[in-house]
Formats: sequence, C-alpha cells, structure tokens
Amino acid sequence: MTRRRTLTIATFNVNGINARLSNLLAWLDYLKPDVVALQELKCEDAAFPREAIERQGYGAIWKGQRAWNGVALLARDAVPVESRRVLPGDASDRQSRYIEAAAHGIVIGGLYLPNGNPQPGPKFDDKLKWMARLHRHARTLVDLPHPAALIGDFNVIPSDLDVYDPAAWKKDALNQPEVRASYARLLEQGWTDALRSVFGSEQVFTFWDYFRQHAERDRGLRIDHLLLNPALATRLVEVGVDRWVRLEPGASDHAPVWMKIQR
DNA sequence: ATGACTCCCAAAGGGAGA
Repeated sequence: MTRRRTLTIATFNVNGINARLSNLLAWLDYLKPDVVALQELKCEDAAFPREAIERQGYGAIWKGQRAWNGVALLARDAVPVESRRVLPGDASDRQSRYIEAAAHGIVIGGLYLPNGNPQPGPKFDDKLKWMARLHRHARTLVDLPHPAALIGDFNVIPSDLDVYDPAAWKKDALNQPEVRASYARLLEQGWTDALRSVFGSEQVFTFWDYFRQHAERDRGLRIDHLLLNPALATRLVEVGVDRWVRLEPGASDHAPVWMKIQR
C-alpha cells in the first residue's frame, strides 16, 4: 500500500452506531479516512461494535452511554492514544460528550455539544455552560506547537449562511445569538473553521432533518465543524461533505465532514 | 405547527434529537 501524501480527518454523527453500522462501514471503505470522530453512538460501552470496526482496519477508543450521546475516535491502522474522556470543569457531568486522543501525530478532541432545546430553559442554560467549559479547555490546545483539532457535532449554526431558512430556525437553540456569539469567541482564540475557510461565501450543509424530504431537497444546516489550531491550519489542503451518505437507505441525519491535511 | 421522522428502551408509548 502506498503511503498517501495527505491525512484525512473526519467527523460523523452516526445517530446510533449499531443501527447504522453497515452505512458507517461502507463510508469508511469508500473514503478510508485516517482519523474519525463519531458522535451519538447511542450504545453502552459493551455494545460498541469493536470487531467490525477493527476488521475494517481501524483501532478505536470510545465512551458510550445507555440510549443517548456517546463519542468515539477511530484511527486507520493504529489505536488512538487517549488523553481525555471528559471535558474538564464539571465533576457532576455524567454525559458522554467528549473524548480526546493523539492519532497520526495530531491531537484530536471529538465532541458532541448539547443540543440545548427547548430554549429558553435549563437545557439551553446547560448548553451555554458546556460551551464555556469548551472555551477554557480549547485555550490549552490552541497555542500548542503541536497540531490540534476540535471536531464534531457542535450543534451550532454559525451564521444565516449555514441554514436553509433562517426564519424557520429563529427560535431554535442551535441558532440563538448567544450561541453564535459563543462559537465566534471560540474561533477568536485562533481556531480555523475549516469548511468555512475553504467554501468562502458558498453554502454547504452537514445535517438535514428526516422530515419533508429535506435531504433530497438540500434543505439543511451546517452544524458539524472541523476547527484547526494554527499549527494545523497551515497544513489544510481540502475539505468536503460526503452528502451521498445522507441519501443512502437507513442513513443518519448527518453526513460525514472531512478535511485533508499535508503529512 | 403540541406537526413530521427515527433512534433508543422495551415491549407501548415516551424521551430525545435539531
């Protein structure tokens, strides 16, 4: 096997890893990403499909949870070297929403940010608190001399360009001014939003809900993000969304989002 | 628009998602 000149790093909210296992494996076989962050495993640790993932050529670490949430990191022909499995700052947090590891020379934080609906309300308050914790932890990564990325389902619509109908999503937690401002402040630490930096003013989506044939009609949101610290951003080559995965039978409501970086 | 659609658990219908 020839060694490729770029590394491919991807994030994919699978919406139930066991319900979607064949979709996930088909996509891995197609793209052959080097590092993958998964969200919404919706399984306990013991139910993670480790053997099927390993047969596909990937080492994995994961943090599951019964019924909801759950995150994992996969590395092609390697096992991610875990550095964290909880976002610091709240000892009472029992939700599986963060996992961090080194893989193929890059520090990867894989995250599943709380949805926050309905808003206003306690779930929305929790979302903002989780984002504040993310800010504090991200500060420790952004200025590392080593390449680092924060990737996953942020549940944040960064701007009106990132939603097919801003008015229809006006009251949604993903689209609130406080949430957008918090995301913007995170970027101001020095993170590069890889998709936006390459697409410029062109619209691109990563999620389409299951209603009203929104996927087929490309009425979506951009809420899955790839953030690069400066040491990694200089190596960014290409980005993409594998929208075809969203159009397959039995698909997740999210599509995989990927970037290629120089080795 | 208390909607729709799909997962989970569990064994029906409710919680959660976004």
